[in-house]
Amino acid sequence: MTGIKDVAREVGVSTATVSRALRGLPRVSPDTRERVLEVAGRMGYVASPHAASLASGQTRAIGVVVPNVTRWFFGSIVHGAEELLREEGYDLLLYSVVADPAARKRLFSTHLLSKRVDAVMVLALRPTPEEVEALDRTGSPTVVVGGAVPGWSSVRIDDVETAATAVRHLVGLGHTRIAHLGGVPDPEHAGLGFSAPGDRLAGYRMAMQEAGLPIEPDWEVTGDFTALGGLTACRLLLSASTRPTAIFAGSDEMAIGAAQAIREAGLDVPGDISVIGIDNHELSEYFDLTTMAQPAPELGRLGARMLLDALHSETPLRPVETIVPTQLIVRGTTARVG
Amino acid sequence: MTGIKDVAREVGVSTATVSRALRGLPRVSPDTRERVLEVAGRMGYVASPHAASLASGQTRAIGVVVPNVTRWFFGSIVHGAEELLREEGYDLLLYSVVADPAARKRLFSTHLLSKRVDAVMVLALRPTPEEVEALDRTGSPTVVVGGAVPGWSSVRIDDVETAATAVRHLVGLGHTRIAHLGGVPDPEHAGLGFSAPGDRLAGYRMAMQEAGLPIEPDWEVTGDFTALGGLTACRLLLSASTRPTAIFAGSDEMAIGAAQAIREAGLDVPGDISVIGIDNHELSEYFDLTTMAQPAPELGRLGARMLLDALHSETPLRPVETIVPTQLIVRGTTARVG
DNA sequence: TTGAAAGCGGTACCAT
DNA sequence: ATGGTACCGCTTTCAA
Repeated sequence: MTGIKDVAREVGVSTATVSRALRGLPRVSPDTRERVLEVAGRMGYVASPHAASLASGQTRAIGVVVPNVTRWFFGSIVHGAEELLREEGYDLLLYSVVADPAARKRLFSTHLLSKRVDAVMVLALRPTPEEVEALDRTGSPTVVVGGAVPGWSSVRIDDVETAATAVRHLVGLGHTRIAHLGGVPDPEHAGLGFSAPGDRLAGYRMAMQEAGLPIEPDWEVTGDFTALGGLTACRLLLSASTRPTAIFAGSDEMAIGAAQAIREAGLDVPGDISVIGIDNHELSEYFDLTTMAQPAPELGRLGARMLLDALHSETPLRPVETIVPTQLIVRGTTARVG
Repeated sequence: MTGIKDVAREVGVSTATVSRALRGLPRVSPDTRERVLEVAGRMGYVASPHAASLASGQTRAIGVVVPNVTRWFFGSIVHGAEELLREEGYDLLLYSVVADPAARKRLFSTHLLSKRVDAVMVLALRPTPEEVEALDRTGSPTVVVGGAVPGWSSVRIDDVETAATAVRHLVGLGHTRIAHLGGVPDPEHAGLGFSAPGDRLAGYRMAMQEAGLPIEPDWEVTGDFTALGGLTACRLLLSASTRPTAIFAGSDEMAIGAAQAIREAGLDVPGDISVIGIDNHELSEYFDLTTMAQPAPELGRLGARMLLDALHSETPLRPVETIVPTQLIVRGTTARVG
């Protein structure tokens, strides 16, 4: 494996000069730089990231803590973040966080994360106060994507407002009997601490109140963010004494499940019941689902950008809460109340 | 940040002893080891992975090269691999490979990967001969999951046989007019080099021939592995002069799209046309889709296990091709031909 | 503009 | 069983 010394010897300069030349630092004559670049290229030299990390104190790696990459939302964020980070020459280390408290503690509180990455991106879940403190102590920039932590930067949609907009769309179509199919994370992730489900419920209630509409306890059901969960929950909803004429689901996958339950009951979507979701999931266009679109890959890119900015800044940046706008996409599952 | 010297000083031993004690090496008295462990724990000491890498030559990190984490299959493999690697104390570095040849070359052929990770897991895509050679030269163990490369270890299903089994299921139900909805990767990944689509097509043809059934060129259409692609392709299929009575789709998402196209045309699934897919995608149960299940997370775990075994072995292991069995799951989208 | 040399924080060999 | 110490491969003063 060719090292910096080999290149230095070949060019006839010191390793210091090679290092400077390769990293584009000043104080290298154009002529020298060119020769170094040429030789390094020819020899296929790439600096050892570990040696560089040790010497410089920078790892050029970002840790991404994710509940589950197989979920569309998380996978998309990771994808967006990876794209940007790769461009900027940063590595992405993936950490799946599991419900097991011991493993979780090991991840956050020991230096598992801190000595290995320059900054940390946490997806959706809410770290406990101890975890926040542990990460803060390391001094690494942190950002939450798809959630919020007091004192940390975050990139997310306004869950309350987005939910309210969805409900207002239904209200605008004349609906008065509107149910909420909310999300409770699946058992594997219960207790991980997500904030979106609660916020979306709050937005639902806010918009209902705003419109002077009644909130029936029977009309607040929960799925587990999956189509199957939405299906099951919606069956329950349809067996209630008075049926809603519209359903606001906290995610597209649940909305897809809800639509299925409705059809299964011999009813029409949107003829008998309108359905709206949140996400603009890959499959939503295909299902002709009305939804509140959130740009997941963009959230990932923005989060990564904030971390890089923080890393390149001389002074520590103040936490910034970036709210990314969502967009109502009207498709075929919502209609004026019959 | 507390270092090994701090611990050594506190315990009153040398850094060498601390290092040995912490890593569970022999030649440390039980008493000393206990004291070291106690102090290290109390001080919250964790060795710097970079310093350790530099000194030991091992990074304790695995690079995973993935086309796109947002696809169910890839996300699931990554998830499975991450789980196992984390348990074993290995980090997972995620590399999205894009179609851009320059970026791809940088990834494989420069030492971008090799100096940073101990081993490499490539998902589904087929590296070019130059890329294979470049990785081989580094001496890092490599494994392909969901594909195969001559001379490399791999973990995958038998795509030919799995496709044939799916077709045989249809044949067993009395179908004779069977179409294939094959996969051509979406434009973003065209040219990345996947082998599954071709193998599944071959399996389809093999089983058809075996059953003495005709292969109509019109009945071999391609989607792009998405529901929308399957929908579009299937519409085409239905407009052909003679309609098939069954469709074998190369992925569940395409199968879901196909089913939709069929219903859209006023036909019944499986009454008029049966549909079978491959994957057992998260949504398949929900869609009551008959499918050939492949255990994606398990593939990831197996791949990771092979890499770890190779790393822990004294002598280089011979390449092993692990074929994971698939399973026919009969649900509601296939039926005896009317 | 360039070079010499002292680290960075561990690991591993060789003594003891 | 333990300690001393030369590295690992690069970055970063400081001097020239």
